[in-house]
Amino acid sequence: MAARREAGEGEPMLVWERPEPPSRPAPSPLSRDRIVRAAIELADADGLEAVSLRKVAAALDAGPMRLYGYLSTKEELLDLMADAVYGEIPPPVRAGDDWRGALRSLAHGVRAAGLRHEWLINLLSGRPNLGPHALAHGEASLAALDGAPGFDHIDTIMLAVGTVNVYVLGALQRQIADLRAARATGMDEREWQHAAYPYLARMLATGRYPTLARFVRDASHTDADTTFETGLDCVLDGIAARLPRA
Amino acid sequence: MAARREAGEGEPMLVWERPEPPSRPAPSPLSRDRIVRAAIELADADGLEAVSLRKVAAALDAGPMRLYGYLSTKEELLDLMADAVYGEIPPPVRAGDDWRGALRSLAHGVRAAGLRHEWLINLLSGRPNLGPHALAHGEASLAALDGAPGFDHIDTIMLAVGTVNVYVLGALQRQIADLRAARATGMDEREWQHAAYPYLARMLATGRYPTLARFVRDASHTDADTTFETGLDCVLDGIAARLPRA
DNA sequence: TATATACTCGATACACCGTATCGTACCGAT
DNA sequence: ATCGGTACGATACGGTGTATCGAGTATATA
Repeated sequence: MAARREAGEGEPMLVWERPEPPSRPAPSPLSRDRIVRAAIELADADGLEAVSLRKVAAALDAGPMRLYGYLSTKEELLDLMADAVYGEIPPPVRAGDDWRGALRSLAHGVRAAGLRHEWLINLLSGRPNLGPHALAHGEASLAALDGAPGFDHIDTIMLAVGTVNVYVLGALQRQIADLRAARATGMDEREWQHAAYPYLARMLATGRYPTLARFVRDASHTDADTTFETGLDCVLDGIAARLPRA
Repeated sequence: MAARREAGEGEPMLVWERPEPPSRPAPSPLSRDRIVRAAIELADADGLEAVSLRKVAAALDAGPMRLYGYLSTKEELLDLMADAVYGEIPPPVRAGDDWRGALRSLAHGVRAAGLRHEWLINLLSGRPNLGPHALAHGEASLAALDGAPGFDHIDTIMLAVGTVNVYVLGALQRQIADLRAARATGMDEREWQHAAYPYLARMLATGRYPTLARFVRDASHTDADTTFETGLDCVLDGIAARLPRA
């Protein structure tokens, strides 16, 4: 937009016709927060692969290298994005003796965040996140179970929280994979309906996967939410079975 | 290696001193399998981000564009890599009435493959894999539980297999994240020991995470294998609780 | 006030990526 | 022997993350 003259072209640009007093064209505070927010907006809109330092910088009216004053690497930006999402998750709490409710709220909080920002699951496959918000979430998770009836030993709490977290992570991964496939259906119907579905039908029709074919035909395809809930109940039941007799 | 003359430099290369009769310097069969194997070797050695079409092609003594005769896109290569790993997993089987054993073998098979090829978990976050080997594995998984005592309804089997799979996926994701962090410790001690550990200690010392600090201090840090096993038992117990009275 | 110095910033550049394009060199048919 | 089709791969393009370093500002000194 700024009709900036290309440098090094034609006559040597005279000093007083500089396009802008470049002293500080727009102070443009810029901060890690603003950068991370811009990156998250980009990722939410166009996926994680659309997050490039150049695009983020452009969204903030800055040059790419400007960001390196606030970040040392792109990985750091990704870590900050993940931690920012952890900051969105309401801390799980326990009401009275309801440890199941506590673990449920933990699970639902993480799941909701993961569905709100589908790229999160891809970031969690990297190194573990130890940002302040992630730590705070971990703190709240443990605290919510601390002292609950039956959870006398620390290891019991670790097992419960760990297993639920692991289940949520896996469920997110699976649902989002399916979701992306379904999205491809909706937006690019040709690709899925003309490629994947007939492909699957053809594969199943070969007779090499008889059990699979029967299951695809006969299973009651419940929606993702209740599938998640049922699996979560499974895990909670398993945890309950490990508790000392109530 | 072929001391090929740079073209367009110096005198015009005379026709009869062409470096090679380029009719077919080395027939170099090349096949999807060979390409996928090379890519997997690269990924195993240097991580998924080291897999570029250029490097894979170079490993096969070919130019980058050569691969496009066998692949339509890099994503396709990644899909093939994932499916190849599924092909390594021994199909889960059931001995007699031991449905727990069947689910255990399913879990261990997937986990072993995921640990053998740490990049696999990053690929599974994408769209669902429907390659022939993946389908065969799904077939075997369902068949292993089909007709087991208590698993009368198809939905019960789906729940069991689905939940176990989801648990394994999540556990893999977590363990590999930790593993990568630990690896950074070993190979690049400076980075972890001088950065992450003091960082964590500092964070815990702030007093903002009292429960977390206590747990980190007091918990018995069991190794990854038994942690996995314990969580898996949890899940299996939960499944058992959903079965009709034996 | 004039000048020297430190420092910050961002334009430029580099190596690498995935892949579209298309001249060319081959093969088979006429 | 000539021609037509085909397939290959060198070249090129637009993108990426980030190292480098010259220019321009602000500060300290004479």
